[in-house]
Amino acid sequence: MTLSSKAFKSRILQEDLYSIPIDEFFKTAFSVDCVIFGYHDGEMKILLIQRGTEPFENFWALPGDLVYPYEDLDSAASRVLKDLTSLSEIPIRQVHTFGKVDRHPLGRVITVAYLALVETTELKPLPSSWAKQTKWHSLKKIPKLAFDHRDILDESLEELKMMVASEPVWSKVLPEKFTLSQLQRFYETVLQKKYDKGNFRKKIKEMKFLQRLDEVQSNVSHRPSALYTIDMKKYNDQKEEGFELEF
Amino acid sequence: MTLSSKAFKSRILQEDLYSIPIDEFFKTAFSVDCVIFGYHDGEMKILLIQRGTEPFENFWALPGDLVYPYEDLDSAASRVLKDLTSLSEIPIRQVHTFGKVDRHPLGRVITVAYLALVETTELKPLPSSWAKQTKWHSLKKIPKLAFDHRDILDESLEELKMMVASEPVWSKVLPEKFTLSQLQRFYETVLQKKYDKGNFRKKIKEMKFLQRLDEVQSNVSHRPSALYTIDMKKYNDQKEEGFELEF
DNA sequence: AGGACTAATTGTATAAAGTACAAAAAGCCG
DNA sequence: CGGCTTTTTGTACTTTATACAATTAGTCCT
Repeated sequence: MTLSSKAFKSRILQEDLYSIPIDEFFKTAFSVDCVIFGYHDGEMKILLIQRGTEPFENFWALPGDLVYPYEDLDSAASRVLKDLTSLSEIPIRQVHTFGKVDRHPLGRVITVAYLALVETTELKPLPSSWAKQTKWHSLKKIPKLAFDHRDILDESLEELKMMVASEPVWSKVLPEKFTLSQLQRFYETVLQKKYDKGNFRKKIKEMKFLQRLDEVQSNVSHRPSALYTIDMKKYNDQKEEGFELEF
Repeated sequence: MTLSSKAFKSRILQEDLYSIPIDEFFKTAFSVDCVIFGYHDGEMKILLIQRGTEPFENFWALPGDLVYPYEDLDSAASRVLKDLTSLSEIPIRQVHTFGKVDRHPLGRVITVAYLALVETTELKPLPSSWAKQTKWHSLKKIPKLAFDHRDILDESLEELKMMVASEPVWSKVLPEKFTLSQLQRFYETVLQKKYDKGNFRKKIKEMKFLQRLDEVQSNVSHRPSALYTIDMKKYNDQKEEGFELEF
């Protein structure tokens, strides 16, 4: 920011047609909330924190934080994710911004929701005064959440369902080399739907970037499955032209 | 807001793990920007204002404004739309929030983009010091825009294309009673694609809420077309179960 | 009134995609 | 080696999509 706060305010606010005291505009706080989905072995979970302070003390809530003055929105979301899971390099996706005047009982807080999908990992204890604990919760049994976080969660889940049709979001939660059955299990978990094995394979063949390896599984007591990876070059090609499967 | 500004800040900011001066958090300004698409007769336009002040003086830009302290985000967007077009009761849709630190040269301004589709109407002169004029611009010839407004426009257009697959967004831009050819023209305009007449009809039959009337066009020098409307009851039914056509 | 003209509407034949289901293949295990 | 299990391929059938042609129903013109 190159101007003083005062100068900045007066420039920004010249657009104000009404006569609200200038300082009123700067009582709004700005946060990000992260919907962190954790996948492992056909189980979808979500990372929640238990609040240690009012309002909503002891309620479970989505992890989030204020956005720092010199921090991009996306960076803020990445930071929250990393603080909790120690994971970086995870793609995050903006979902929606929630800005109802009364969504926070103590004042005006506008929050931008982000979504990430990671492997359900061990969590390191959270060194924080404002959260008593963090925990993975099964998507099927979500407790009552603080604020409007339930709405945020629901909308994020819808977004995730849409994303799997056009992006290999599973690349971070499946092993580097995976089988098509693992992939199918992932889709069945996210979309809550069963698929025919043969037909599922036909469909995903449209993802040209699925690279079949010469390797197969070992130490399984049945016919071993071929292993696949993502061919990044082919993926980028196909992303350019845009693709979208129907599930 | 029930607490004083000072108390509010101290409560909100107890979540701050770092030690940034509290006031820094309240130098962020908050705006909405509206991408107002105007449709008429196979022509898609967009409403732009010409800025009358620095920064980007004389540049064309999306209409927008700061969000008032006691105003919901959605309401702010509706207000901007109404001030410019005198139209209310128009559905608006949040698209994305743009929050890069440097997107505004004078300071930190986070903006939430909204999209609306209206009939290209007469505009009343804009009584404002900060905008020299407002004008409909053809989508095919967009001037250089201020800030990151070009990105906002592009993303909104993508969103509009997705929306027409699952919502009768055209209900506000076609006459109350419309022909299927008018409807087809709308889709061809938005999606920039030609469709076969017969096949288009088969496809949109999946929208069960398209109600054929007994009326037909008159005063056309060819076979008159049947007129259709939206059966709101059937629409609500179908919306519940969710539907999505492929175009 | 009758034919020309135009776009609406319906239909049909073909190709492509989706679905259900079954047979064959390939490892491990006893 | 035969039994077990899951992978993998294939096939017959149904549904949907596409291209294109035939028919219909108004106005306009002579």
